[in-house]
Amino acid sequence: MAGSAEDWAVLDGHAAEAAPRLLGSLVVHEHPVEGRVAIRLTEVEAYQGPEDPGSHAHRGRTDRNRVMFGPPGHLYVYRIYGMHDCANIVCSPEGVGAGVLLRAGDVVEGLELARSRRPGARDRDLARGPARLARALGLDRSHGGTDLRVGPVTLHLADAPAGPVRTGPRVGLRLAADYPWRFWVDGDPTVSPYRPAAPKRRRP
DNA sequence: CTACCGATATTCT
DNA sequence: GAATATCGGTAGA
Repeated sequence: MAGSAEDWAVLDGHAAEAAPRLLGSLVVHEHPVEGRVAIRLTEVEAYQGPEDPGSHAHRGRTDRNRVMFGPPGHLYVYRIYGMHDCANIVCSPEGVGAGVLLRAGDVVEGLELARSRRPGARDRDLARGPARLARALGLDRSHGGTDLRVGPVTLHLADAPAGPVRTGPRVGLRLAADYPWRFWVDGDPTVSPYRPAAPKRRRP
C-alpha cells in the first residue's frame, strides 16, 4: 500500500484540507471474480460535518451516515435520487462526521471491465461524475465501511496531483452552495461538467 | 458545448 | 409528505 502513516494523517483532520491531497491518488477495487479497476482521482468535494449545512452529517449521526462518524480512511457509500450510489472517503477524526466525495477520475487499470460496467459510455465518461465513478469501480452500498488500508477497496495516496488544482462551488447542492469545497485538476477532460442544483419543482 | 426534463426510492421531517 | 452530494436522452447553438 502506498503512502506512509504520516501521509494518511491528512485524512484525520479537516475534509477541505484532505480533499486536494486526494487528487492524483488511486482508488482500486479488486473484485474477487470480475477483476481489478483502478481510478486516478481528478475531482473531489469536501463535506465537513457540523459546520456544513450541505453535509449529510450536519444534523448528527443517523443510520445512513454513521460510517462518517467512524475512523478516517474508510468508505462511506450512500444512495441518491433512489437509483445512484456515490462513494466518499471518511476524512475526520472518530466522532466527527466528515468526508470527501469522489466526483470523477481517469480509469488507469481494468479498462475493459470498467467499460463492461458502463455500457455505451465513451472512455472519458467512464468515471466522469460521482455515480458513474462508483459504477465503473463496481462499488455499491455493500462496500460502505470498507477500510481503505485493507481492501477489497484500497486508496493509494499520490505525492501530488497530475496538474494544477482549481477550486470552486460544489455541484448539485441547494444548501451552502457557495462553499468553495470542490477541487479538480485544471483542464483534465474527465472532470465532470458543472450542474447547478435542480430548482424546486412546481407543485401539481 | 449548454439547457431542460423525467425517472427513481431512500431518508428525514 | 418533501427533498435529494445524479444521470441519460433530447434539443438547440
